[in-house]
Amino acid sequence: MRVTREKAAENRERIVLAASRLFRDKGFDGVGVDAIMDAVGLTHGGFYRHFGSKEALAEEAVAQGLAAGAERLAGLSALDRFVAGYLSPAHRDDRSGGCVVAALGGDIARQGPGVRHSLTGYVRGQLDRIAGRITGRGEKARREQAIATLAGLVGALMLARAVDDPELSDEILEAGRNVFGREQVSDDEGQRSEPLSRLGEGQG
Amino acid sequence: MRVTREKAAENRERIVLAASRLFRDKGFDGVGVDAIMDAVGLTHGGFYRHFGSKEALAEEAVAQGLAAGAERLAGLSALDRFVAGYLSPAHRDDRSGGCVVAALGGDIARQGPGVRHSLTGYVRGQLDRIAGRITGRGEKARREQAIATLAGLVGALMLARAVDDPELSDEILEAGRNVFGREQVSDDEGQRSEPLSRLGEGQG
DNA sequence: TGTACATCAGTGAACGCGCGTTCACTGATGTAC
DNA sequence: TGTACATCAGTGAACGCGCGTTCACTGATGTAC
Repeated sequence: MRVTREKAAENRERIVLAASRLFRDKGFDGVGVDAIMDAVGLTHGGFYRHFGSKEALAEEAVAQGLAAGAERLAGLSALDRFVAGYLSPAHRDDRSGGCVVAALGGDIARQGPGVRHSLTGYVRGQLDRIAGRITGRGEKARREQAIATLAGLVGALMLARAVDDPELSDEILEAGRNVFGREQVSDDEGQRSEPLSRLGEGQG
Repeated sequence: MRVTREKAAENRERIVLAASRLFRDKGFDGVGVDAIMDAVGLTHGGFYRHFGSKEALAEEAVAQGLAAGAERLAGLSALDRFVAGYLSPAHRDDRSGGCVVAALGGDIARQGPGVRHSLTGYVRGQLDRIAGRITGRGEKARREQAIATLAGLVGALMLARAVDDPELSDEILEAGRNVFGREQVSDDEGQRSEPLSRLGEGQG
């Protein structure tokens, strides 16, 4: 049953893609090696010709998903368009094909060093890309706003997916789009922060 | 080996608390019934005198953790103090005792209806509490800002935990504190939003 | 170009372990009188 | 209050299933001549 080198390479790639989608949908522990191989149309025994372990596959699958997410932002020059897509009902309803961070969330922090390192690179890249699309005053303010935007996007998508009330879910997405989608031009951020930069003096 | 009714009730409570912490630390699938009972000093066989299944315990454990989180915000009248605590290195480093949403994140959306319903109630409550501590112009603007703040807090904590570079992690927390901690007095939010309320017209 | 042999991607059965759950049993607690 | 019995929280062994991994095997591909 040996197959062509090219066919084998293609199979390997298809395994990574299927795993990437299945992990996002059901979580790392929610998908077995056999389910992944099934999805590709192979039997589970052959899995170990391609990967040393399920964890090794998880590393590649996460890296693949993160790269796809980075490309999605890199391909758009306007930040608000990215935000609108990220916080769309379509993205919320497509966990398999969507943002890896929002889908696997807290589990990533529990994964091995490889996965966490991929994620760190992804975060750095997205922050740069977002900051580059913000027309804020100072560099520091743009950077802060980029971090807040990335965090807000991930958090809003996660909440919109976790909540069991469709109306509340839609409301979360819309609020996220409104607040984070317009930050790209919030060039008063730097000014606004000055009189309030010392925390701990809030109302009441 | 029968124990007092009170002792049994206390044991039950301790099981929920231990499970709540362990689940947050290692995820739902990362902790077995035996590990939970071990943590309480009992043997795993007795578990089913208290709970119908591991999933039933998960529901209670999540509800318990969410209630604790809600109380933490309810006890503070100043939002920036809550934000400073939420996005503190101490909270980042204490997954077991910290925010359930940030710890279990995407997994919650994959849990049963009970867990998701608890979470929905929690989100509603936190949004009300946050909105009540924002002195923005209109009610709609306060509500939007509350949603963005809750999402930003959860997302920032998750990212700070997932990233493998301590400096970047600290930077994420600090940026989150700066941006979300001062939103309580951003009463220009409503004004700022008007000229930019139509999305899709961003720069380049 | 053709032939003989080695390689190795994929198959499917099997292994071993962990984990959720069950169960017979224990003995202290709770209750009926 | 005291006694006899029922209850039931907790114990520890066992079950059964799923899942990650291994392995002998197959047969088409790749290679050496």
